Amino acid sequence: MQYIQLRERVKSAVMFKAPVPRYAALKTYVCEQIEKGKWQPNDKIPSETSLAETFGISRMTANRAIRELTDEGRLIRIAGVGTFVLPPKVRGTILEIRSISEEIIARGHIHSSRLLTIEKMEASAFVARSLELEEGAEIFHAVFVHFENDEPVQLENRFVNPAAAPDFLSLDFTNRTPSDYLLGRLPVTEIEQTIEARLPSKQEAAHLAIDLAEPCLVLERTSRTGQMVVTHVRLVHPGKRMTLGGRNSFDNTPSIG
Amino acid sequence: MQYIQLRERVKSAVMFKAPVPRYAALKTYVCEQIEKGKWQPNDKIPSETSLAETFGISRMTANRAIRELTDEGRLIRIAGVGTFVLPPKVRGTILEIRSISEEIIARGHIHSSRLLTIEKMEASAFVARSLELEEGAEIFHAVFVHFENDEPVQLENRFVNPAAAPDFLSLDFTNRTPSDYLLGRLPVTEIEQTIEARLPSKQEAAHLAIDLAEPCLVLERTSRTGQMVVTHVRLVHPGKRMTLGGRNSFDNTPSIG
DNA sequence: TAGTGGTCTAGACCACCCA
DNA sequence: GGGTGGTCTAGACCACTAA
Repeated sequence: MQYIQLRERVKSAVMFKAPVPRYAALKTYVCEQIEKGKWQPNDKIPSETSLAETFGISRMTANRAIRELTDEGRLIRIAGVGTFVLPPKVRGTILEIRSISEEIIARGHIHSSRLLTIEKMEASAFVARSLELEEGAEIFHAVFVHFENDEPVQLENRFVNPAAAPDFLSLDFTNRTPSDYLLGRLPVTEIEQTIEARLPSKQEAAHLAIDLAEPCLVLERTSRTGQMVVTHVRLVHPGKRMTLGGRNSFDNTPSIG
Repeated sequence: MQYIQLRERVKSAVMFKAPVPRYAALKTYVCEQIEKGKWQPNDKIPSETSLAETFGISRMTANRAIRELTDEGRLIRIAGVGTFVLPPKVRGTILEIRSISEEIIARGHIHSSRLLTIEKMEASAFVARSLELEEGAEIFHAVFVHFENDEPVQLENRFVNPAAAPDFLSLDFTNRTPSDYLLGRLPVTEIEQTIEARLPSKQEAAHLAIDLAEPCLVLERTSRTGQMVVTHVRLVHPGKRMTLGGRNSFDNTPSIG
């Protein structure tokens, strides 16, 4: 078996260095050709068979390398035709928004929250539309204020579909945010959200202890599990005290969005 | 070869239905066990060998199924120990932000932009820090206003690292936004951004034709290609006229962030 | 030592596409 | 019909872990 011999030869050559799997080596090689511009976007690259031959590896191994690059969005394969270099993905810029408690803790500060309201109510037109229920349907509603070192930084106005969390009203939210609870209970498969800047309502200003002229960052998010809307939340942040931030790498996998 | 016979049997049984690859069938099976709660988070699942036997498939095929589920973040494998169900990932919520022109066109409106300034300048302390250059280093600076149906909706204040785009000053931005140009030229591998709500400066208000008391959504983004900071941009949106939105599915691949 | 995953091979059959 | 990718097999050697 040629493979064993080669493996041994490599081993002794590089001495105790971690051996790079052959499919990984091929992946690296292909990426290099693309990055060097040797293989341009939309170019056809050598076939599996040909790559396997020139690298002295089996077709299955070459297949794995190429398949993984395909899964990673760098190549596209068409059976019966060939494999082609995919143009770099033009993708929307992505902002990752951490949960409020994570965000605050990451800053080295103390997070706490106060439950202002928790109730069963009839869905208003707006809420009904968000939760995809009939107007007047029974829903759960909760309002929290989140504090960073005793300073209010987020007003959380949450509407919950009772079908998704029948026991919502009887939960203890002293040690767990509703978001944590809902996420742990149901796998959210889709979110839809918007961010806007606006002035606070009188009530919002009062709860956040800010001026009526203080611009606020308002995030509205609808979360779905499969077809069902689980919850809709409105998060109001005083502009002075809160900035949403994020950092994203695009090294490997694309996908999402 | 048993495989051939089976394949044929299946074919005749289901008639011309698309045949499901055996690794895919195993993936489905494993996911079902997890979703049904039969296999709980942190449970050990049967070994490759065992799965291959009970499904009557080869170990390589079982390996592909399990490996893909591992890549998708549903399982974790430890060589010499076993394969385990991974708890559902707690991930930060993600907001996808489309480019301004895409966003506007998607709304069925007309996008246009006006170049206000394009110049070579010395980096201020803030800009130098953003671009990771020395204070006073030579950089490029451009200011655009973007319009949606002739109404200003975004003020783009962009700082460019000359090392990344030496020809930036001589480009024609009538048909292409600087963002399109830079993204097409260099593969951005990392971004860091923040969103905040604040009042506009006098200048910003003038360019956007808004009141000084109108809250604005301000997005600051630093883009890197490898180690080098390519560009830093500040995007100011009048709160009245602009909302950033996004929709994300989390069906398959996790990753990113 | 027995079991696990990690990797690899040298074949194979298939559907598909293009000339 | 010859080339392409898509899938599958029945073995194999390895490093690692746990009993």
